[in-house]
Amino acid sequence: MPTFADIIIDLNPKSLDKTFQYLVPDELIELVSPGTQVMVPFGQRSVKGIVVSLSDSPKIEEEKIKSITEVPKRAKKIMGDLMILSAWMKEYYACTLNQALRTCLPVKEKTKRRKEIEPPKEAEAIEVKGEETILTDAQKKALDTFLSDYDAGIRKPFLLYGVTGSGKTEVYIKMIEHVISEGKQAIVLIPEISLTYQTLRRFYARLQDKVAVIHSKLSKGQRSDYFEKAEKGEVSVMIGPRSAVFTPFPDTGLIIIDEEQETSYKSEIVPKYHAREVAQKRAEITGAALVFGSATPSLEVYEGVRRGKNTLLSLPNRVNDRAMARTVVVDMRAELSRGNMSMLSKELSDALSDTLQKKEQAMLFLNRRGLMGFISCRSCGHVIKCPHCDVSLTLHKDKRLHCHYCGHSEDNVDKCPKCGSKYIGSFKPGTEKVEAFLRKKYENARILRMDHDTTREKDSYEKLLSAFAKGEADILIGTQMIVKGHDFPNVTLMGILAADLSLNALDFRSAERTFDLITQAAGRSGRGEKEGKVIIQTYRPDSYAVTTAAAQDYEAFEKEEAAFRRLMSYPPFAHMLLLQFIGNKREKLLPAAEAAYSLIKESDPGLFLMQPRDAGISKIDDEYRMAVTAKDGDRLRLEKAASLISAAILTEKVFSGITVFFDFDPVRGF
DNA sequence: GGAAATCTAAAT
DNA sequence: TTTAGATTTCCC
Repeated sequence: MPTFADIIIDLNPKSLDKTFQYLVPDELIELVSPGTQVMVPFGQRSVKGIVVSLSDSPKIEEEKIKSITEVPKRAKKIMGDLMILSAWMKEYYACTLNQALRTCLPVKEKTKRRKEIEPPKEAEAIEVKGEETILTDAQKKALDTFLSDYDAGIRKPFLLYGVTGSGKTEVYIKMIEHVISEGKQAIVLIPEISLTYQTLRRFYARLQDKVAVIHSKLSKGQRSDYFEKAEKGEVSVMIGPRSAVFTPFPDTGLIIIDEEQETSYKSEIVPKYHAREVAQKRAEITGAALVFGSATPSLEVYEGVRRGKNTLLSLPNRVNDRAMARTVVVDMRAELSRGNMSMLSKELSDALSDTLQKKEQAMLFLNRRGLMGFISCRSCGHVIKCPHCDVSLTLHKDKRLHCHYCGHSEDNVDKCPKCGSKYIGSFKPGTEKVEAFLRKKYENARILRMDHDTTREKDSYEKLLSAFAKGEADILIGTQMIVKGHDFPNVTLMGILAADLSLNALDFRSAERTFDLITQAAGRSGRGEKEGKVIIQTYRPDSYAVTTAAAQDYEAFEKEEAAFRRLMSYPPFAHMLLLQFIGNKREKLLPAAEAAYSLIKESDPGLFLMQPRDAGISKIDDEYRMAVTAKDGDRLRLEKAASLISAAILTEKVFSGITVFFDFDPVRGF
């Protein structure tokens, strides 16, 4: 009896989101099963495809069915649990099955070898090993809870919640050791590799050649080599960014997501998955344990704890009992009224002089994120906001202020509507300006600047950091890239120049991001023997993101933020679906967006749905962009809306020439 | 995604 | 009526 294979063609359009049937030739029958990558004739040419199922009867006229031409020599195969995961992703993120499968199966390509992070030399490893620590009581308790649940087969996700320096890594390693001692494997997701070199060394030292690390400097080919090693069982622990969640281990026993609140876990390309959600699903499929780690947990994970869906493991203190740095909040409005128009408050410039004199180091962090033309008053700190949403309005080319969430717009202002000051406008300071200012003011200080512009060159990132670590500079100025994870023992002063800038970003997560950034920045100061100081300059000293971060009080922040999210029905208290419409003909875009709006409205009249609006950036690369947003507590309802539109795209011709993207629970505006 | 088939309009 | 250009339809 002939064998037929249902195959997903490796091409992207939605119209190909269905299987095509091919005959499996006798000589390939041993090689072909669900998950196998094969070559098939399609139209005029030969394309890759993935077998999703086998059958013994033809579904169309048999004469039309062609044969699989070959199974490539080093063909990839998608393992069972990843096939299930792909099918889930297709529904959950409203992408095509091919897009989901591709995400699980990084393409092998021939590229030049790139830099690898070498495991430490033996001597170094031993030295690190001598670090081998006795667990603190808190660490022991966290580990014991994990182990007893794990051994009992309880598979509720854990949140390992601990301040920086509380020893999360040590707990991770013990968890991993336990899981791999049972012959299973572990995946550790980290936000970005360069941030955690010290942590990596500890993983290498303790787990040695069982570990493989994927990082941004690796080519896709190398990454795929590592995946191969994982599949063959040559390594048991994979450390890497969000894509490492798809590591094809034969028996995944543990998935850890470190710094789970990081937005880099959300993919910005289709399918726009969140590694946290994918990890959770994969753990569910494979029976693996799941651990989220954070010093400032996302509202999503913390709310999970509150609802009893996640188990809290707490590390409340630093391992060495070193105190957190002392924080000072400086009200920049008061500085202005005192006649200080510069970027540095008196407090900060005094502290800088003091630090320089003591031959200690300082870092200055300028938070530039979200600086997209919001309007704020330099006298009273007032920011022009949408009356219907808690987001700031943005100045558009039409000289009006617009809301990106509900479409509201109003006239621009030339004086502050609150205090009448004329010092109101869009606010765009830069690191370069700060650097020039400092060079003038502190002539003898050695200054390094680290931002997008100074790190473009290869290795410049590492060079700048190591120069600063070696004490070759007194002051390091930079954007968010300087605040995460680095450990410079001689830094005793951190100046946060404009703490609230990210509060004015275009989305509802801005307070969370601000709190996280201030907390992380504060954690850079006073990591050595000497006491650290943190100066937080702000125009909004009363905003809860600033006050709670200054007090280093996560719980207080979370309480306020959760109240706001609940009130506004934002995640985690509701889900959002952003429908993005992109096309090169402006006049075709609005009808498409309107058609989608009506279709959804018709099929689910009760769903909260916003009218079509221009995207925040309404044209990129000659493509016009519009958006429709839906919001609901029940994610399934949003998935249904998405699949309704997916189907309509194929049949309704208003959508021809228009690309539609789906983004669930977006992390940034569109 | 790309070739082939079909439709559309405006130039002869 | 022809024909280039634009759009839609297939592809197992």
